[in-house]
Amino acid sequence: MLLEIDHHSGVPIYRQVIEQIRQQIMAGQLSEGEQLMSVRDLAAQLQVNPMTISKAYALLEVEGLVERRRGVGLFAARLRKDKKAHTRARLLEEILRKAAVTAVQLGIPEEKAREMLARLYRKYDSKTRSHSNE
Amino acid sequence: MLLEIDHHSGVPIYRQVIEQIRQQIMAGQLSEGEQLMSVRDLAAQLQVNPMTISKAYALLEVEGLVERRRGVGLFAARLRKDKKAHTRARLLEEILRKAAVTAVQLGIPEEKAREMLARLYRKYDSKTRSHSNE
DNA sequence: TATACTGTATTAAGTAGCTAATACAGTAAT
DNA sequence: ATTACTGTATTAGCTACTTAATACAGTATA
Repeated sequence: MLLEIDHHSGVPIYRQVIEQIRQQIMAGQLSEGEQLMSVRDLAAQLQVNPMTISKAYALLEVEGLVERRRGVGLFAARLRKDKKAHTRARLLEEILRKAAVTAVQLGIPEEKAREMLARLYRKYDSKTRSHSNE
Repeated sequence: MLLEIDHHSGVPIYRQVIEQIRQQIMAGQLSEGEQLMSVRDLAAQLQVNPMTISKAYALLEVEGLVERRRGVGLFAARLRKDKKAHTRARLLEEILRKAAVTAVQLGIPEEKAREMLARLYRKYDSKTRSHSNE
């Protein structure tokens, strides 16, 4: 498990941890039931206080993505496939909702909004496939 | 000019002011060149410190939506129509970009993302037209 | 110049959120 | 029981942000 923290991004550390682990789970890079790094080990690797990691783990558990077992460790939750798809859809929907509200408020037609989304999607999709455009 | 502030939303007052005035300008409810309420009058109406309003006005000027003239007042900027369209598009694009990144990261296909956006757009569009669904 | 409006720079106080230090609590194996 | 790991509750400090108080500065008009 590899994580990178940008201390100058303004995004809180615990959120960066959450986002990266969430993505690794949703993308299948972390197998279900697999044990994650301990709070202290990850804290040491990231040069950060253990409580910061603990906080991230706690919120990931609320999301249903991991299970914490005190004294044992932290494990990627065993999600059924449909649950996984559902979670993915929910994450995307949160953001698309904001976009839809904005588009309607600004009077931008649906067709135009869809075209913009399509263009941006292809842009980032190709970046991802070519695999290292930080 | 009618503004409403929700003191319990967690959204800073000056941001609520910015968003509402921006929307009124973009939606054409404020004519170009029209004078807006003075810092002190609006502050009194909203029961808020004048500097809070001044801060909102200052940021709106940075966006190019208004012009401040010390000693005279604040005026809705005279935007060319294409500039207006451009500004609108930029506002929406900021949000759609985040959505596109998320969709790609989660492996959600473009077609599905577009459908979700379309569904949400129609939902809020109809709410807006029917006009009062808080 | 006097007045009565405009907006604003500076400063300080309050608040919320993030991070860290410490001490504590659960589990497993010896 | 001891050891060596797990995670965690509490507390406190720090920082960034928001808001406000005050005093100041520009403009128009009489």
